[in-house]
Amino acid sequence: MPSLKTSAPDTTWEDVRDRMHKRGLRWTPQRRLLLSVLADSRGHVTASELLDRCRAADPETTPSTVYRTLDVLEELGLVRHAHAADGREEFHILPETEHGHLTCSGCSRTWEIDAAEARELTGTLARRRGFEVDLSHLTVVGLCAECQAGSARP
Amino acid sequence: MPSLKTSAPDTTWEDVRDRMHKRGLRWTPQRRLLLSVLADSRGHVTASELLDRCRAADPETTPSTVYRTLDVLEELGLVRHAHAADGREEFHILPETEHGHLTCSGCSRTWEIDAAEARELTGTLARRRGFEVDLSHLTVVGLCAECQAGSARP
DNA sequence: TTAAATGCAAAGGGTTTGCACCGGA
DNA sequence: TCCGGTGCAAACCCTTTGCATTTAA
Repeated sequence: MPSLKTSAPDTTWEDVRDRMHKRGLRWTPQRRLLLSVLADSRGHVTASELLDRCRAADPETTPSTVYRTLDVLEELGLVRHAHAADGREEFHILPETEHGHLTCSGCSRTWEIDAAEARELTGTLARRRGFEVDLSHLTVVGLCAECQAGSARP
Repeated sequence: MPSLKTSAPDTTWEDVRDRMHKRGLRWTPQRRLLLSVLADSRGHVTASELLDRCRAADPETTPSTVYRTLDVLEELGLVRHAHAADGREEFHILPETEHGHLTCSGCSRTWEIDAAEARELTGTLARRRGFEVDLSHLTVVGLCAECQAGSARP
């Protein structure tokens, strides 16, 4: 039986259902479907990708339900959103190690920036400005080593 | 007579017009208008803000012309775009010191990250990954010192 | 029973496109 | 003259909203 993530702060479907119940929210087939799609989506996905995947599983899926459910899940702290290099909304599935993204504007590949690496980046901002960076919302754009070398294009 | 920026790599309207001519592009009233709007817009503005400002000056202004002209100007290297914290396109007017942005998700205020400050951020990625960060495209989201202290809200 | 959630359909916003016409060079 | 640019209108994509209906609890 799938869990949102098998790691540490272990969150199963039942946990989610219970959390919802505690808040007076309801456990519906549509929400169960979205959750299972999320469980199969490691990393980050855009809202419309999630919509597509839900439709693949159940063609009856409607956009409003997906978007509204994503809002609910974000309030519950089960997902977080950021903005990809092209500005579109992108969801991170939690619990997941918080990380940022690196996107190459040449080849469009992306890499993750983990907390350790990010500390070096964001430490400055923390020290100098007392600014606490939301790593999971961070997308850094630029040119990767390969694209600098060759003259690769998208 | 306004210039795009009064500083070092001095770019005047005439320069722009000549650059366009050299590329077989044309100097039109609409382009002149957008350029003058840009000249009055220090820092960064979204495309639709620019459209609004053009309309304020000339109600006849059409979206397609503005968007197409922005593309042209970006190709010419006169503006660059990034994505703001909400994911919308945001243009930087050049020549301008390259900088990134810091946005507080609590109070929505923004600050600039200049090249010097950014060096510590981007140096790490350069050294470890050979990744060349596009600073002008960088938006960092998080909580400012004040919002961490109080519990300020948007 | 009853408030929450859904589905639909429509609106919304920002941006892009196709095409006939206009007008710089 | 001629090709680039414009304006218009419509299309687009993703997302949000209002409202009547369904449904989990």
